[in-house]
Amino acid sequence: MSTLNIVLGERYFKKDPQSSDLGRKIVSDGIVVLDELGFEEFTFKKLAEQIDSTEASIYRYFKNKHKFLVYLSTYYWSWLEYVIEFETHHIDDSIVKFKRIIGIICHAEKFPDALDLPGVNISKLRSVIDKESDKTYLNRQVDEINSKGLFTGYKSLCAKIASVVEQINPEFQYPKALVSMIMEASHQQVFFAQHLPSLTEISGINEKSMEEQTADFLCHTAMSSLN
Amino acid sequence: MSTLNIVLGERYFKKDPQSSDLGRKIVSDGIVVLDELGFEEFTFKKLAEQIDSTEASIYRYFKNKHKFLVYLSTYYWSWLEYVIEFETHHIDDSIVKFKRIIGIICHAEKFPDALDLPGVNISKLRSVIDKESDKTYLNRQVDEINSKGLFTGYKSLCAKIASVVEQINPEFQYPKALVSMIMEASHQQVFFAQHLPSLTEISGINEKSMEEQTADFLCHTAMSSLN
DNA sequence: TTGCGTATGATAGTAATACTATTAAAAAAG
DNA sequence: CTTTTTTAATAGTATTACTATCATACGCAA
Repeated sequence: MSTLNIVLGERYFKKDPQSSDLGRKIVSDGIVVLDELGFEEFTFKKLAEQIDSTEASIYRYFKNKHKFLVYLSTYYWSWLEYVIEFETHHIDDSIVKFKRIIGIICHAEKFPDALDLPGVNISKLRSVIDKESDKTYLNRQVDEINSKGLFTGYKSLCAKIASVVEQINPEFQYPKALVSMIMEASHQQVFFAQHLPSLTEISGINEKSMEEQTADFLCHTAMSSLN
Repeated sequence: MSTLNIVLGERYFKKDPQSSDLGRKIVSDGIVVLDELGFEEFTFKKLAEQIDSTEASIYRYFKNKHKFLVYLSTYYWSWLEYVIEFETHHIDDSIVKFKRIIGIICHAEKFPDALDLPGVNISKLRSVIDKESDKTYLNRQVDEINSKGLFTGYKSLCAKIASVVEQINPEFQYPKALVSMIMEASHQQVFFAQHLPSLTEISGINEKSMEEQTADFLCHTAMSSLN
């Protein structure tokens, strides 16, 4: 496994967390604490205690915890885009490519050549994304945040996948809607399986993993709507 | 239009807001304030100021603002289930029925016989649901809240629709997953159209309304995956 | 009409959150 | 060895999310 260094633009932070030990610790331990406490209970003070630093030090890197979540989400989407590129660039058949992409979306961290991120627990980051990433945009400030370009990571990933959908069926009217629905469903269905199991057939007590089941379901839905 | 009185169980409140003028005002004005401020900015203090009452008085009805959101969401899902029942009980053909249900999910308040709710602005309640309802379960307490039966409104609605899907195609493997995905997409796509338009083809500047476009998209996706 | 329970309002208080600001010490860079 | 940068330590503020107490107003029954 190679190690990948993902660099995000200045708009995502006050000071680049990749530029210092403390910064990298904020990110790596931040993922763990966020996963344990959930976004609402998570505070910079609690994270500071965890890493034996101070609230003020963390505030030097991120304006607030919401921006921290946006940073982590964008980090994840950028990594995912990279993995997809890496795993599918050689595939010519759009249908094969699209199916592979869905597999990656549902379970990127288990892909053979998935690139490692230094110091970051990808499973926990994925778990944070499943539970919290919708909160990046589900708020009053969405338009302001969007106008600053903080959602480009997610939007560019969706656009790339949508272009594959268009190759499969150029007549299809809703490639973007289909892709954003699938992206959302890929973490929602796993969340439902874990917490509201009556809302989905996907289940932990199945021979296939939840991620495989989700990929099956989404592949079926997407492919049939493209025929 | 008839007026419908929706009664929710005791577990949804400390004191039934339907049992007093103040309680009904908390609900009706609460929807408006929640719609304006968003869930994070919304506080009982601000609502109290709006209705010329006090924080303490509102706390007598609801334990906290999250429970208030759960109450409003369940209120909406119960109303929606009622509208669906009212508008589709006479339809025998499962396919026709399912298509109609999708139409209602996307735009219940504009259905000819939609039942009115006393003092409640349904459009604003719908707007709150689009933006905030996911926050009822996207939190650390989801399992505890679920174990108290506070999500039965949503779950029973999804189960009813899933049973129609099963009638259309008893072989289909994912009726519940399909329904929960569609339910989520029905508010997500409208939100995207309004705030992150590059994620969807659904748009306000189209001859058809956003709700109609969403219904078209979801109908197409759902029906093709059932064939 | 008196009294009694219920509903609301008024007021106060607390612990935690989400920050900002200042200063000092330590580490790294020139 | 000095300067700059980085971090830690400390303090402080406004707001949030509550809980608690007490007074008052009401509708109603004896």
